[in-house]
Amino acid sequence: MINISLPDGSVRQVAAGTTALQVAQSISEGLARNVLAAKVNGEIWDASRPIHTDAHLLLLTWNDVDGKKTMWHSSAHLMAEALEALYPGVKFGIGPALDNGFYYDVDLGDHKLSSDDLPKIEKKMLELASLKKEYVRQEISKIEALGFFHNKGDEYKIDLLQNLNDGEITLYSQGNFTDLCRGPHIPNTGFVKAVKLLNIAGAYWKGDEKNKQLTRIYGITFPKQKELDEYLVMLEEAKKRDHRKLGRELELFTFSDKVGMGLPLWLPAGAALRERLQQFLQKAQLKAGYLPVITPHIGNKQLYITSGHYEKYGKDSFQPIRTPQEGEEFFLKPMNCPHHCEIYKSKPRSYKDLPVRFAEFGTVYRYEQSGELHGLTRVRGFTQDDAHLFCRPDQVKEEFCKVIDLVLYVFRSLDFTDYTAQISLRDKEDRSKYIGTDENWEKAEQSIIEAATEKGLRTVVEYGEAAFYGPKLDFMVKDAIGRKWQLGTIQVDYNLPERFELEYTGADNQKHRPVMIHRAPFGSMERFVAVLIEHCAGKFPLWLTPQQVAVLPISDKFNDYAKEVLETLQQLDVRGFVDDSNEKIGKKIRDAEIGKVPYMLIVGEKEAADKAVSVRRQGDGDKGAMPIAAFAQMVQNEVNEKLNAL
RNA sequence: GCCGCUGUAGCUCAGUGGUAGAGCACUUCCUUGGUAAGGAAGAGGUCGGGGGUUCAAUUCCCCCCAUCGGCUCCA
Repeated sequence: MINISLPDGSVRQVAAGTTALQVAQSISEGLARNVLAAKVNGEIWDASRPIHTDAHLLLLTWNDVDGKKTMWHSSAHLMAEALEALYPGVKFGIGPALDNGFYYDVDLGDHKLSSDDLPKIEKKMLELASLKKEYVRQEISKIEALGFFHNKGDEYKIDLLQNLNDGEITLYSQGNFTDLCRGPHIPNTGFVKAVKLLNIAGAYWKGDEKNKQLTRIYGITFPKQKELDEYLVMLEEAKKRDHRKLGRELELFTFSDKVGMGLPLWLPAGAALRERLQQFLQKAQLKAGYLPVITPHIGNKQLYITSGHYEKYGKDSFQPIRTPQEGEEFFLKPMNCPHHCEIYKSKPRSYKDLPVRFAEFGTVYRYEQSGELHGLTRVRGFTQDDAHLFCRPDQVKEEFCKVIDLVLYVFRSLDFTDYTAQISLRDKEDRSKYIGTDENWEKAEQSIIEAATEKGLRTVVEYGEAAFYGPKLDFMVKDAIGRKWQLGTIQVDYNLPERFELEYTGADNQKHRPVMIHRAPFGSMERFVAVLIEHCAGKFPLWLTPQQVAVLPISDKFNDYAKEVLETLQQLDVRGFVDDSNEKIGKKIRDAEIGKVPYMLIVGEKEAADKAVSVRRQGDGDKGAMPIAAFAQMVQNEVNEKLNAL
């Protein structure tokens, strides 16, 4: 007999060799029907794999991330089976699960797959799924495995086998399809009730462009058709929210081939929005003791040799510009930190001065490969809401806490309510790739963990994800339709203080090295605005939106009154415009609705007589008439409610 | 940078081996209208760029450029 501990703390005694599925059955038949896989002592297993030792058991269903991933991995096998049925001789690369679905890299020989072929494959997958074939695990020797795939003519699997050791090789089969696979898999194909193959792309074997390019097919599956339908609706919604589309429609930004790819041009409305975001953060930073600094757009090559960035990124940067007479080399600045280090060094520092916090909305330029550019999220020139905090080692935790406060204030003000913090620490095994003393690292890592805990953050710890110069904490937010984005980042850095020989005089009258914290709540203005656009679907919070109010006269007889209304509002810090176009009120309303202006003020004979406005809320319709001042007060209240939450 | 898709008016898109069309937007005029599109007229395109085939290319072929979807990379 073995002991199986369940998450609720209970322990069940079962015969050795009992499977997770059998345990589930002993709990309830309904649960057993929904079990996709199991976590056995923290490792994900097939639900049908016998357990021979005492174990902690967690049953995984569709509600668990790992359950979903197991299903999607199995779906990749299902797709492979369908492909093999439709295109005999097809060879397979790898077919993993993703956060949202799965893909399989395949070599179809001469056959060129197009998106028109996908429905056919989907149909075949559903047909095979309905057979409810079991996924069968089989341990096999390396020799046998090599023989099997040699027979099949699948050179990619043979390539994969080269790096595997005897004793760790398993095959999984379902129906007529057998694949080299570590597993685990769902019990049978019958769980797959809905399939959507999303797109096709080229991908090199093992991601190396020297290798042959395979066809990558992306797909997603669900246990219910309804969930697939919802997912497709979400994809449609995502398309509607695409910041590139909304950016054009709302006239926020544009690109020009003449200016250069990846170099955004901010239009007046977008610039107003961005300025307002900057002012908002600037104000919060001043309150938090930051000192604004300004540095130039270029820096001498020597600066980056000192910082170490030249060695690491020099070849991949925009190439240096030279002074015509002396031939001195300058780089477009790819980050602000080296400049800020030199500001720190501009005078001797005492331990009493620390921390000092230099903040700058600094525009930086980085060479990004042409294929990687994407709207505002991936550009070649962007502005970081950058700041560098220079502090004593004993201040790291407190500074971290303060930065976390600031980041959360930003999130709250912009309605990002769903976020997690990823704590990136050193690789547990290999510490050689990091610089800085063990002692300092230990301290910094502890500081971050304690700060995050103190602030009650929902955290994920990732080992080996730290930068070579220090641990960091990144904020991942979920937007309104459930997509994850990495926004703010806080990083501890031991490298630059070392390289720039930064010092302060301690209470002991000795020289000490400060610790540097890089932080950017937005990350970059460009990327943040892009995420914000998609998060709120272009309907920005009232305090931020470029135009808060559209004043719409019923006819041109009331244009003067409309202008009077606007002037009154502007004096009360409400911003807007008058639509005095020669159109009927219905058209003006429609234009303002499409332009996502939060408030429309309809003014005609009645309003002019009463010195009032008829209020209409975007997306919500008529709110009735009120005096101008009352409306302005309402707007101010709505704005303050959001911004004074700190 | 690599692979694939696409490129026609400001935007969304039709179309053709004989040098182009719609809707919206824009301009002018009529209309003065009460909560999501009033009417009429007009202007607007070297059909991404270059080369080739052809009597003739926006259309067929080649090369570039850019977009999009991926790959690789990301201080």
